[in-house]
Amino acid sequence: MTVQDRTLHNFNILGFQQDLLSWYEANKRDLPWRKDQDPYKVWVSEIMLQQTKVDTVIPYFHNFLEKFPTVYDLAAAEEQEVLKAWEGLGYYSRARNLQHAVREVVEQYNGQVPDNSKDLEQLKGIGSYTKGAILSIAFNKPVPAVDGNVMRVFSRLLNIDDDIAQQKTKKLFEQIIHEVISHEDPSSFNQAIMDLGATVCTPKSPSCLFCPVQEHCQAFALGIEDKLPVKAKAKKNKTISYHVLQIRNENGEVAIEKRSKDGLLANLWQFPMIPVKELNGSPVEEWFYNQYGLRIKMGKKQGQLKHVFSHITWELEVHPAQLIVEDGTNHSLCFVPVEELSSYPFPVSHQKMMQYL
DNA sequence: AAAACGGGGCA
DNA sequence: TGCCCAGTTTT
Repeated sequence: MTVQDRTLHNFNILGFQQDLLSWYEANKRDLPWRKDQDPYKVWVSEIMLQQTKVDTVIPYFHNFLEKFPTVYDLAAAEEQEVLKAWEGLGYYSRARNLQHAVREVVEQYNGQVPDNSKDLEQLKGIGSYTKGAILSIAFNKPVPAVDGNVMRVFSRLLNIDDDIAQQKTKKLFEQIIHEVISHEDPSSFNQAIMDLGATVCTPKSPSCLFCPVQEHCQAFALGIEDKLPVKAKAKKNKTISYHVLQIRNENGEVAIEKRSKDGLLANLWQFPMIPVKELNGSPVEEWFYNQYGLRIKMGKKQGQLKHVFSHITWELEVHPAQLIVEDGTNHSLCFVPVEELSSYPFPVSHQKMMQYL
């Protein structure tokens, strides 16, 4: 007995496709990346839409395509330019991986986005979902594009209570979509599921009474749409405290530094941050001298803010500081005029601190 | 299999 | 607060 037999034995595939696609044709959302089927635009939009709402993405998409209209423009750009265009969108490795992959497309595929699974999935930042989205939406191939929307919609349609946080559950849904996807119009099919999940089959209070595929839905028939999908609770995040220094030199310029090329907020810029835990009660000035080789005088706290990431929370205390003496040692700080800060990509938390300058 | 990786919006 | 969002990479 296969997985499909367990879940699809009474599912009217052709009827479902017809109800879904006719609803989509009449109700599809007018989105900027749906103007044409340019694989580059589809690609950019799909990367931006990872873990990010449509309304948030739209202005970024317009700006990004204006700055980098083709793969060649993006391939030729400075990474800092790309990060600046991504500033505030989060998950910055998406931007760096996208540019890395686009450069590969220019160099190895003559600037043409691959139209096959094998080449697409080896590009940085393209996983199972994005591969399927590009192949189906841009190239009209019947390939599953399974995301949270799809798992929610089909967990309800077929009354599947497997934990959608598990990786193997995603594979189950990919097998299911492989069976039910329209071969006449796979592009519309995948986009229709996305629209349905975003506007009707929502996480909370789904609009089942207006659902075009209500008659195909086991969860609605059983009145358990609120119980699905099943998802394991995420573990809660930890808090880390920092003192953040806005250091001025004798010219009134402010000290910033580039973050590590790896890990959290990679390659973005920030005001120097001192982990309170590393201080062990010693003065900030001393810790700072040991770390940077520069003498500073720290001022009174100007403000504090909390910034919540998906896995950690920053508690930030903002202090002004004055550079006492430049001793010639190498350090990682750049002193820049306040007016020039806007040309560097900053995390949102540090953008918020600029009000204290 | 689990953790790392942003930020905003909503009940 | 906790959960969700058109996920992928690293450990």
